[in-house]
Amino acid sequence: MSAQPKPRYQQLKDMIVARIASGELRSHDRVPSENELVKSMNVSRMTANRALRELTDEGYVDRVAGRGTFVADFRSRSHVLEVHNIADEIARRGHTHSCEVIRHSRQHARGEVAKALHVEQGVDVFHILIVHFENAVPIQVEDRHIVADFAPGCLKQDFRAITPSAYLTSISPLQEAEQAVRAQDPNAAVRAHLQMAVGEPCLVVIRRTWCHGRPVTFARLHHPGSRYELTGHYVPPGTRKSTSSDVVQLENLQR
Amino acid sequence: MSAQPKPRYQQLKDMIVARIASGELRSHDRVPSENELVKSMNVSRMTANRALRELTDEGYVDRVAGRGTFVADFRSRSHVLEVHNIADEIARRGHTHSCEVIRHSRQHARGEVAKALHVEQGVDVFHILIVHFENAVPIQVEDRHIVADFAPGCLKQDFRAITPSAYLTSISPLQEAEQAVRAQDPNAAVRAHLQMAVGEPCLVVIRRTWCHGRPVTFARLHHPGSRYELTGHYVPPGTRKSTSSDVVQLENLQR
DNA sequence: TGTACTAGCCTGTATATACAACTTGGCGAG
DNA sequence: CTCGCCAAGTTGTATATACAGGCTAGTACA
Repeated sequence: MSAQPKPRYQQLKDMIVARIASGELRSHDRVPSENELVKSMNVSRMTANRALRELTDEGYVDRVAGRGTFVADFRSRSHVLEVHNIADEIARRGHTHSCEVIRHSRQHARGEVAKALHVEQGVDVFHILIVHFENAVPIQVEDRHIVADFAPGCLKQDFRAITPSAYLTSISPLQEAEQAVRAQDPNAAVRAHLQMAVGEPCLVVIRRTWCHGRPVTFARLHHPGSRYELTGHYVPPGTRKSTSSDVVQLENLQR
Repeated sequence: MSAQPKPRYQQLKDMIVARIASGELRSHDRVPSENELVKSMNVSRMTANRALRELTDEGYVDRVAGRGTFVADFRSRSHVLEVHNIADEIARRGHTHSCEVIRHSRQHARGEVAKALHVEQGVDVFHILIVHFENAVPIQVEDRHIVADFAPGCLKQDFRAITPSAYLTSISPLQEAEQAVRAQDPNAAVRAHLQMAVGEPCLVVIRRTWCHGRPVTFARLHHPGSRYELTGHYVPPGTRKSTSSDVVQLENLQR
């Protein structure tokens, strides 16, 4: 590949990320300390420090002076990816989440789903169809396909207790995500699930997520336009104090 | 505030960011080199190196070995903020952008606009209403208010040549942004501007942008649901090569 | 038994030093 | 005049060293 080798701090980072990605190091596991890396990898402490410090900035690990360095919780990683878990989102608003599992089965991938997941026609996938409620009001229809190889225990999961999103982030870090947001009229089934008036539009989020360079899940999330909006707050990296807490609501959605 | 002083590398970063924010250092200006900081700030070169390296990671400056360190282009900063310029977006698709300026005037802020911009009722703001076309097809109605103090030369701008978004990023770095995305039915005026069928929903983006801790502009962007979608691609920080280039289209919007 | 202290490990920061690679400008040889 | 080379300045990386401060476990003492 490249004539000259990667810098040593980058080699250290790659090595540690690889051990996390492979599953050898899991969330909250202890990562070798700087002094251990000095001995085992034959580098200076400053080099080990740079590697671990950059991994901290990138959200891979957490460091506590006096205790050590630990693999970060995948859930906080997924927040970086702007991939939200609907149950957490509702809980953050102080409301109660519930859901109804409409479908939860193993299928053969066809057409659009096979293409989106980069698999051949007929490959095994799980199909999950769930309606999510916020304070008993339907707010999202989640239509999700998961590559079967990636989540062997999927059929045994109780998705009334843990959302598919939370389940997926718990079994491995989601490393890459792609999403599209559209305004569309719903079909009859979605409109019925969401108890929407005729003519009311849907906010549709279509999301694909990768792990280890391969597509893992493909989700189509329909939301009632009158009861749901996507929000985001962007601050420059390196800003210590986010002002997100004192942001006022732009305007009331239900006016 | 805090009993113990900030670390020296952080003081260096704060000092340089302050000089950029104040306008003393503008895009492409040269930032003091590591050795100059060593002498003037009385720190070691490694400390100066850490400050400048972190500012590079955070997008404030660009460094070139052998040449020096330079203030980054604000346009690349705004990309970090996920604030897109519709003209660039269209150009990236290889299409041609044009627009029609419907309104471009000075007004007194009222109601929702005054509240969103954190100003008193009656304070001077500029109001801009523009329809953007992609290959002569209307694709966005931009309804934007700008705090007058922030952009004194606004009325002299020709927004057919440069979009308001590009104009704003050219006069100062946009440091913070907040946005909401909704699916809504358009009112008659928006529907006419976008040449939309009756019953077709709009994808609405409502965006507020800050500079130096104060709201500067408030924009409501309406897009025809059948002809526009928002897309995003998220990779973990620290990933060297983004795979965004070889991402396949999820599916054709016009099916 | 319970409390206080301390030794040892850990991270966080800061410095001095060194070498490699890159860029630019100037100088000298042809 | 032009080409090539070299010196100076710059970033990028790596090391050795030092001290401050947080955390924990074990030990000594009451």
